[in-house]
Amino acid sequence: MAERQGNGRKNDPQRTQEDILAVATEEFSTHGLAGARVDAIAERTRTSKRMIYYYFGSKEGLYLAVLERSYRRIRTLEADLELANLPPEKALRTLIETTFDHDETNPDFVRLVSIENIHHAAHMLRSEAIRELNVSVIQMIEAIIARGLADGTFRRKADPIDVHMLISAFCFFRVSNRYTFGTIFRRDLSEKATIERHRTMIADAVISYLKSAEGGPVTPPG
Amino acid sequence: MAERQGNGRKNDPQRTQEDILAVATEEFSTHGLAGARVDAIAERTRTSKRMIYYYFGSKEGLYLAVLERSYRRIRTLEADLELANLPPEKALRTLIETTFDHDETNPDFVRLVSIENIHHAAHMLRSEAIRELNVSVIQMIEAIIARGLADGTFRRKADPIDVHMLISAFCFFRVSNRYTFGTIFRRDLSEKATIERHRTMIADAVISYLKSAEGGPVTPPG
Amino acid sequence: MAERQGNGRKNDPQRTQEDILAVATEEFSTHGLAGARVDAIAERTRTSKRMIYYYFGSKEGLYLAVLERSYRRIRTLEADLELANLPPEKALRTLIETTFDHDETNPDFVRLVSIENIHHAAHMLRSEAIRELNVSVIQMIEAIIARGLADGTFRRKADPIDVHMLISAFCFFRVSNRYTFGTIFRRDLSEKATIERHRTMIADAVISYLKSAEGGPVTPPG
Amino acid sequence: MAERQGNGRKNDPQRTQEDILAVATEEFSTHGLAGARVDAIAERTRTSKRMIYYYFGSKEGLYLAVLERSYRRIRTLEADLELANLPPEKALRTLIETTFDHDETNPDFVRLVSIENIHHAAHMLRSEAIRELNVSVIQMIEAIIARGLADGTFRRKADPIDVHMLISAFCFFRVSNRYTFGTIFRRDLSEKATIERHRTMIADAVISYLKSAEGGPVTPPG
DNA sequence: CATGAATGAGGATTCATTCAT
DNA sequence: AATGAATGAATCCTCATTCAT
Repeated sequence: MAERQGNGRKNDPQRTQEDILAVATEEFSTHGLAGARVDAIAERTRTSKRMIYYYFGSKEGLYLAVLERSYRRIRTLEADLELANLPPEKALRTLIETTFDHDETNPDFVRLVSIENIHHAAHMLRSEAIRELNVSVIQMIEAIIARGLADGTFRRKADPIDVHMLISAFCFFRVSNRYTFGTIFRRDLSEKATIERHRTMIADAVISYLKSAEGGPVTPPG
Repeated sequence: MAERQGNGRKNDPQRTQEDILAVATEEFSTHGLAGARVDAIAERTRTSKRMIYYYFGSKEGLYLAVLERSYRRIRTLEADLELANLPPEKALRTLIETTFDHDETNPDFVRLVSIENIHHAAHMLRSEAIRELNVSVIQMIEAIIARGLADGTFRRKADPIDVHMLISAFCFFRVSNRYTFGTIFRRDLSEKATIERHRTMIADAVISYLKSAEGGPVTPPG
Repeated sequence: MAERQGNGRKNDPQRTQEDILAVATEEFSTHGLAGARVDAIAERTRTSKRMIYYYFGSKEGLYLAVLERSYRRIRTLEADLELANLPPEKALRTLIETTFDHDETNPDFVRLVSIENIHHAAHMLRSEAIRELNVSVIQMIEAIIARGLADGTFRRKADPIDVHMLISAFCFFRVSNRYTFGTIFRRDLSEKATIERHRTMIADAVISYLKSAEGGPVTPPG
Repeated sequence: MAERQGNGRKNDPQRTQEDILAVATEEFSTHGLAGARVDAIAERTRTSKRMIYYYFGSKEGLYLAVLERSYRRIRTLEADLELANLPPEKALRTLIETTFDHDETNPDFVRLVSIENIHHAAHMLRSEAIRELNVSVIQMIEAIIARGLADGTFRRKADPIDVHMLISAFCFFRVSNRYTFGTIFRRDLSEKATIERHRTMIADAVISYLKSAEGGPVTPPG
């Protein structure tokens, strides 16, 4: 009698909402905001179309809820990383691989972000929840760079947001542009070997960039 | 009666089509495939909605035409580069900067590619024109890497498609994810100084990656 | 357990119903029968939407209750008048001013009656309560006219219902058509001076009508 | 081949619109703005529901068009009156009877105005067309009063807008409140004799009002 | 007496597309 | 080569009402 949540009961608002959100996430990420059909979402839900409006007010409201839920999930992921005890290069490699793996395993999130960009991030701007995302990655990168410079692992005083962009761009692009890139270059980006090679590559690239000296060719230390 | 093209006539099929395509490019890139409105396109055109169907058959037909036109434009750009006479590092830097500048100046193209990816590149696959894009960039990169390895500038035997992806990802992401990235990190990616810094950064990163040794931490020579 | 009415208890059925009726009166009179929203009423109520159905059965049931409550209120008003002891002209003027003031101070009632007319008085017909309204005004007017004819104050043998209509029409119209009339003639009917002038005017008009001779032009004195 | 309008041709936009407006007028006046059903209007039209949106944009747009059309019609009616050559009392009687007859024969218009008042004349305010209605009646009444005062027919210096209201109120109320008034007083206002009696009554009342002296009882002749 | 969750049926509106000229 | 009028088929959304507790 004590526990009540998560069981098979009919009136479980939380579960109903979560059900709708899960289905909606897929529909939006597959068809875009305008292309998604509320009817299609409703059909694949345990509940009816009416409930979507009951809980989310409108198609846009649902889309926003989907977006917020997606962002909330990564935040959790990042926060769980324990990098402070690793040597700088290893720490950075771990962080990069985490980002890489996240995008690789969450194509829905990647697609939603692409869609949101097509809409000039209009919904994200309206969402306090998302705007308040405290981006801990930046602090992690900053700390790693500082430690790396201090112990001589790195030589370049790079801006942490720029470095994050370098990392993100590659990890994100692999997933977001999978189809066009794959088509043009006739390459299947979901092959295991390719994934592994790219995973190493982006880490190598970022690390070599930080190790190399600024404003010139990498001069080997004498 | 003889000459007919490019004059100021009212009924100039080519001009009419080009007019429609220009407007449609903007509409599609702003609202996505499903979000774009045929009516909206027609309204901003010199001609009527009926003409869109006359020339392009359907909304999808128009979208495909827009996509092909956008791809046709880059092809031209790449083909014009003269890199063979430059030393490898300089050649690579030039190529990267060209890619960077292209994406920076063609946000519509970037957006269209994002949209096409949301649709699993379905239209691109159907378009002979786009599939026949012979991707000369890959050959260029391949040649540069070969020359760089030969003359000792580079040490890493990287796959040219992978390198192209590293370059593309960053250049593309900067534009495609401008809005969400800018919102989350409160950074205006269209600031001149930022553009300049990023332009140098991606070139430095790629070059340092190729200069560094494979399969492990960059061990300084000597 | 003994006393229950009128106290501050939470669960006071009478107070709950009265609360709902007050809110509903405003909602119906502002938006009409079809335009009124049960949700909107519920929201502004101390109780929930479910209670509306508990007490009034349906939206129409609530509307009818609102209508009956409004009619019940005027009946009281009219019944309180003591006109028998006043001279005919004065009595009539008092009666007219009472009607005038009633409509002026009860725009909600006026609007409800307008709404009811749009629906062909269908609900009123179904309401015993309203049909049983014994319209004492008619008897009052009848008596006044009789006394006026007897003592020579009036010369016209007018039908009391017609006279009531002449009075009602003006008093009602001022309030019911306040918005369109005000808009077309750019006149604010709620200005104090205008109210006062109209209040006198309708009394003067009715009285001069009863004083003038029937069936012909009023022959000027002297 | 010359004539084209008003025939039975399919593509006759004017006729299509007029058809929609006629049907919509009835639907709106019968059910109110919120109660009217676009589907119901479409069904009774020669064309489809789609055409309603094609020409009028929305239900509100259609309602506004209906309202404007109704107002445009009276304006025409009023303008056609030729009162200048009649003696003041006769002129006034003619004007009053015209107003009376108009409301009596145009219950749809009366109902629309009632509906518009329920909505606080919000649509009318937004309509330039209606706001620009130049209300010639006022000038007519003003002229009649002036002539009547000059030739001694009238003695009261009444405000023409007030007089117009006195007239309008009665004529309008008879129609607008036909159902509630009829129900309460068990009187059928559409009976020929009643109509005739009321038609005379309002004229008599207004005329006797203007004939009587201001600020006091009407002094009996002799 | 009271309530939050749920809903079927219907209602307004939009959209890509075609017809007649 | 061009066009204004017309449209069927969705599509989003709302509303009064009821259920389970």
